[in-house]
Amino acid sequence: MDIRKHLSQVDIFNGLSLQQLDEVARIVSDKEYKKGELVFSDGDEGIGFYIVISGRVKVYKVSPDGKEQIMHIFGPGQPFAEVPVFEGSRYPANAEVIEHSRLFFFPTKDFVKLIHDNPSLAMNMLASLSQRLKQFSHLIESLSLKEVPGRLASYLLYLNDKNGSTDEFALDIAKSQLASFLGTIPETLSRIFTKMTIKGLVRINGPQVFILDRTGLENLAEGESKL
Amino acid sequence: MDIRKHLSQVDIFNGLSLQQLDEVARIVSDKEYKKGELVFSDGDEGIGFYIVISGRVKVYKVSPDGKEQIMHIFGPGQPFAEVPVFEGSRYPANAEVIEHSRLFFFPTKDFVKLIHDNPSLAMNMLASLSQRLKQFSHLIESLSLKEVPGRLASYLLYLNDKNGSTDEFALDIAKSQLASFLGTIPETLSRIFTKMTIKGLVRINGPQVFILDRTGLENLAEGESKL
DNA sequence: CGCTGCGTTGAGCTTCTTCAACGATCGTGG
DNA sequence: CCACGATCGTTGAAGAAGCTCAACGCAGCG
Repeated sequence: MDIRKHLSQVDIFNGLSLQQLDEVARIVSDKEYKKGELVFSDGDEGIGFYIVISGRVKVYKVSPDGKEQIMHIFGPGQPFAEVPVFEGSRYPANAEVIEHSRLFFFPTKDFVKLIHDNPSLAMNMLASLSQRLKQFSHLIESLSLKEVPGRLASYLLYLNDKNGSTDEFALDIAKSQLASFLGTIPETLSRIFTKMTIKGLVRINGPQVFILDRTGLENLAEGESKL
Repeated sequence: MDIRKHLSQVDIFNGLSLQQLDEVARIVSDKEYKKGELVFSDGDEGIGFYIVISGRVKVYKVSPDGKEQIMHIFGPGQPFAEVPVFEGSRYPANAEVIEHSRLFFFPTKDFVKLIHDNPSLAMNMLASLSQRLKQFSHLIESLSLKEVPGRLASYLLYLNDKNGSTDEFALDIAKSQLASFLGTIPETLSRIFTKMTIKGLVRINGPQVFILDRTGLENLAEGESKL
């Protein structure tokens, strides 16, 4: 059926037989969310995890005074909120859908059984968590060791590499969300974009970004120059 | 033998039979490190992971201009550097022994085999990685959403809870290391300790800490008050 | 047409870092 | 045993980076 087709395109189910995919498909709940809807909140009982089929989901923390730190933005094919599945506790952050999305939900109990008699599924899951850890360690490094211009430069270069060969691309999230992801606020981000433009590093037009001086951005990202 | 005895006290080997522990013991390299020795460096080929048997190891990143961010400090019973095992790449940080230590080393290839036919070992490993992810998400939250006094207050409360029932305990790492863990520098940390003392929240005597006003510290940690 | 959300800009201020100097402690070698 | 240097921690003064608060432009949409 349709569900199995989607599952077969998800990394963590790589290498599973059709029969095994069917077993997985049997435990899935197929869910739709509208833009802005909460999937779960920080502290909720963790009863399972999700995979994004279409759309996008942001996972974030909020400080007492309302500032928001985006930990991760997940797109199609990516699992999220696996932590409580294996660690048996509550969701450690909030998850909100930032565009109309379709998610598959996997209940903890059923999924743990599957993993138990499916070594390659277990290995895939270990690989997925490890990758997540690596991304987190980059984020930590970025937050504590780089200034905001450096973080932004890294992000722009990353987006550019991901988007193929040209030096032009569109931001994949709103600038205010980008600010939150970079651990800063929209005002600061805006000022840095302006400075980068003045220095001739980039040209900005709404969500469109043109990289004019890649080397300059790389120096910024490495902390070898300032704005 | 001796190795098996140590393994039996490590969380990720919980629930393994004596026979299975022997299989694990067979692939272990037993290693000793002197204080200050590097276990591996950022970017090294990841050929296996480690478990601390005795002593302590800090895992950290360094910025281009030399500032250091400690990601984690591992003590007896804790595995570290599992990421490259499952993600097949390089170590994403540096690891240095901060006191004379004994480590068990597990080569990737051998260990992956063990996991493959040992579902409960796989589950334990998944739980361990998940816990690590949760800790990282706390660190990220802390770095981006709290000011330094709040981070320090959290850390002191955490240490105090860990150390039993009294309001007196010793810092488990040097203050300069603590500064690095909190994402700041020794000067700033020192000033904050002074302010906390003036406000009557704590009393500091070298590495000894006396908590005088737990509620005050909690308010700081929650961002509900300032120094 | 006006509302609402997003982005930008300016002024002032807070927090933290930098740089420099100094005190204390500890281990080592004379 | 003392002296010395090294490491660690503390303190002060000055400066940089980023945040807060406030105002405003602009676009999309009911």
